[in-house]
Amino acid sequence: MTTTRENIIHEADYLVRNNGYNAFSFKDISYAIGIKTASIHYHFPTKSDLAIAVLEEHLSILEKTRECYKNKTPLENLDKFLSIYSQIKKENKVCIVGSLATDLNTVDEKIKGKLKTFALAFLDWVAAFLEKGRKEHIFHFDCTPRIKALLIISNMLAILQLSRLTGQEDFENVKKTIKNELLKKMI
Amino acid sequence: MTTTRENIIHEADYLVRNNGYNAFSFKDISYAIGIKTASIHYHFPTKSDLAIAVLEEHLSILEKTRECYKNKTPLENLDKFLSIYSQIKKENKVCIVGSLATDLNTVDEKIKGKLKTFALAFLDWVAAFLEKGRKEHIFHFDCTPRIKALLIISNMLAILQLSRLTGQEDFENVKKTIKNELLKKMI
DNA sequence: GTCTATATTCCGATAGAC
DNA sequence: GTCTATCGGAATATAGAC
Repeated sequence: MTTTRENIIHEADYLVRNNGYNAFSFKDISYAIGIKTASIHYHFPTKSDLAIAVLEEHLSILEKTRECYKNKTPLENLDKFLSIYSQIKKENKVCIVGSLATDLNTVDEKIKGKLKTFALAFLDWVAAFLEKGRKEHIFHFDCTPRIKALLIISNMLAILQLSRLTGQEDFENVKKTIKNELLKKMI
Repeated sequence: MTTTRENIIHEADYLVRNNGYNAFSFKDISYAIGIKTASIHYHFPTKSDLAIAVLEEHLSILEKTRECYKNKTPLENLDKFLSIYSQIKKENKVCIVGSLATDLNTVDEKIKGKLKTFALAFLDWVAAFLEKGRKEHIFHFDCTPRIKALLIISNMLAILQLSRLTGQEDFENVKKTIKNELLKKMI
């Protein structure tokens, strides 16, 4: 069973990542789930409150993923990481960080703070499995795990957006290349 | 001498890359350059017309850069490429592609087309000097020039956004790592 | 919890004077 | 080319009935 509150959050997440924070309205949600805009305000007094709930949902899913994958191999973690973006691509959306980061100067400080928390938690996860993978001689890279994590996160975040302009097949090619480079031994 | 038309385009570009397309208004421009909103409509009948003028300005600058750098070395081209993002970072903005790509589903087809034209022209430039650099044994990479170009463009595009959340110093570190990896011989 | 009704503000755009 | 004045619409948000 999904509650009205959960439906609103789910629809808001869809709209933020499809249209952007400043382009979606309470009316859009109203149409989508069959509820009046005044009723949305009962659950979320302001639009900022709704955005924060969306970000907390993303944080919750991330923490579940980290917990679920903490005893799995670095390669399984990498495949999970890449599959997250494949799923977003399949739905023709962009990721929550990419969507909100471009609107950063127009949102209130609480949203900014939550987004920062999410971005850092995500970065921690990726940096951690990259480091573990290198220690086990599965992954190979020459910089710090943090920088390597930033490099592959920025690749995936941006190719979601770029491949809508340059060609859809670029997404798959970039994804494959990232994995190959990470696994490639440099003699 | 700068005309009113040029002032409007310049301010619109600033606002799009600072606040996003759907967050900026004719009133913002009005305040900034001291002209009434009705006068802006004289130069640009609709908001879409203004966005297209902004994109054509970016295209014009790109073509001038390509022309100016076509006889320079691949390394000089790479440094120019990286310096473009450093300048954007210095001004705490994001690039035009990153800004408009997240709003892509909310803008009209003409804007979409112009943005696609710009993204492909930019990609061509980067892929071309990467390929030339590899032929001259200055750059080293294992994929096609197009994919390598997409990889480093997506790195720079996204680190502009990400480093506002994860830490400003991440921008410089990522930039250095990209250059190092490109110049690094793999024996 | 959800509704109707409304307040308030802001937006893009146009008409017409100067 | 720039102005004043204004239109029509849409946005977030609130009050109060049910």
